[in-house]
Amino acid sequence: MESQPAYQRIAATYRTRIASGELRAGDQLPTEHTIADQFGVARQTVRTGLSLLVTEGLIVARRPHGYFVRQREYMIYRPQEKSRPRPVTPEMVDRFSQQIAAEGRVPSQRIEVSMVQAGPDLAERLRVEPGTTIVARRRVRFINGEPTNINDSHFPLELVKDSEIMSPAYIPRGTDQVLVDRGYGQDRAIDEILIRMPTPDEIHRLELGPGTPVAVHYDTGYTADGRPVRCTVNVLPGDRHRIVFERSWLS
Amino acid sequence: MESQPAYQRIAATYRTRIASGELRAGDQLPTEHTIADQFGVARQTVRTGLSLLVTEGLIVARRPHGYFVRQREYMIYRPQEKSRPRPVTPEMVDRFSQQIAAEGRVPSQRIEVSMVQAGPDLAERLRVEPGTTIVARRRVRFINGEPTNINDSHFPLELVKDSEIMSPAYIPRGTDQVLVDRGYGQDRAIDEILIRMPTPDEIHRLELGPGTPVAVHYDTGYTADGRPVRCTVNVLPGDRHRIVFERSWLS
DNA sequence: CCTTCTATATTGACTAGACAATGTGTACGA
DNA sequence: TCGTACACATTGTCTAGTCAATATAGAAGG
Repeated sequence: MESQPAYQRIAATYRTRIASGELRAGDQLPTEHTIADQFGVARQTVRTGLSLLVTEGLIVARRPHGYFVRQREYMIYRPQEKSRPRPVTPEMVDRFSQQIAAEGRVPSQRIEVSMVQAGPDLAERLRVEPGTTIVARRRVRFINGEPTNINDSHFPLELVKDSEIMSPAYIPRGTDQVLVDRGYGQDRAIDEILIRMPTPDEIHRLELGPGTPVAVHYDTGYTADGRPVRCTVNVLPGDRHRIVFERSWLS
Repeated sequence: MESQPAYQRIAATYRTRIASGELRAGDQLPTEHTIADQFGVARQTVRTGLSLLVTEGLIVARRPHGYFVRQREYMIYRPQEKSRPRPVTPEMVDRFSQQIAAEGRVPSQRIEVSMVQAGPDLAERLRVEPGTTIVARRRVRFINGEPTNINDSHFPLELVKDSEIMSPAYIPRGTDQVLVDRGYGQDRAIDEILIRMPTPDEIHRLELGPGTPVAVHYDTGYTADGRPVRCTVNVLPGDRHRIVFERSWLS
């Protein structure tokens, strides 16, 4: 009989109750003090156990009310949809806004344009020297006022200098169309997805709770002759997204 | 001046030292006791701070040696490659083995076949009633003896009854070819990726360290007339994989 | 030389407290 | 009536210890 540490038994108890549906999203757990009495341990031991569930993303602590079972609402993220042409309706312009509006939720976004020095990850993908100045068009997108994902597009400076991309305003026809107009239309993209825990900066921008992993989606667009002209970094909180794409048996 | 809790200052200190490269993969941190003395706090406070970095996946504790900066080695995961036909070379049969062998590492796998009752996630994807008996062909794949990912394929029972799929042996021509032979060739697939923290079962099967998120990749294959015939669940530890796929501007 | 035991340093688990921070509701005062 | 102040319950931070578990190095013994 393998005996588990007390804090793991406590975590397992409530993990099971949540998985079984006995405790549902929004329900409150007993207080630390109550659990400590029930299990006959110190309050600190209960905290250690519950902190496991917090980092697993199962519960949240709301001081001074108690612990509550977390609820998750997934938004569907389709990297492939981007490849399709935009509809011309002016108020239905952005893929992100489109999808959200279709679900009856209220989208918004905050745009910020800056010149930054390419870090090693962007430099490699845009095929420039690390440290080269590039243009970053950084967006945080919101649903119903809550930050939902980060969408930072990066361009080589000489491609977008003096274009609308440099202004932090919404571009109705889309940044890709701006590149087409300047002779840098994209016809291929490579997607990369990394999974990791967020950086403190990302936690701040996305108002992430503890125990929320993120997917980082690098989307690099190439012209027909193979030149990278755009590298978009999407940061998707794991508790708010489901990534979906489709495949056909071609070759 | 916002004053931070001591444990957060400690975490931030070492997070910075790791990010800046001052501490590199494999390096040892000072002991809890040493850090406690340096910061003038109790050992428990240091533990709280370092536990943050552990759940962020930055460091690992190796008792009784100390804390070490973690190293990560990414394996590239390409969901799209599956759509291509297999090469006929008999010793180069499995897509997973192929890729690993090409990198000069040693692949192996453990196969286990069982009949299970479909949970809600699989039932929905295979379009059967929850609780229906289906066939699960569960694999854990290893590189150099270390578990690397989980690859559980599920099939409706009537499609694979009395076929080789029911035996826990390696199938040289591939399970998809077995389905083709029985008249259920696939020509389309839908991929879904979820990001979350692993379940205790997954932690055990994959020998995951704390603070490692996983990507769960549902890959559902359909016949030409739209019937789902296979649902594969890949569990990819975030610290060992990079998901890559490619897109062309078609429509 | 090889094996076996033991000491040691380190993290892991846990206790029994203290005081701080923070929303909520209630009682009180203008 | 309307706000203000305060009490309260709860989680957050922290202390100063105890004892357990464990891998390694070195000592002891054959």
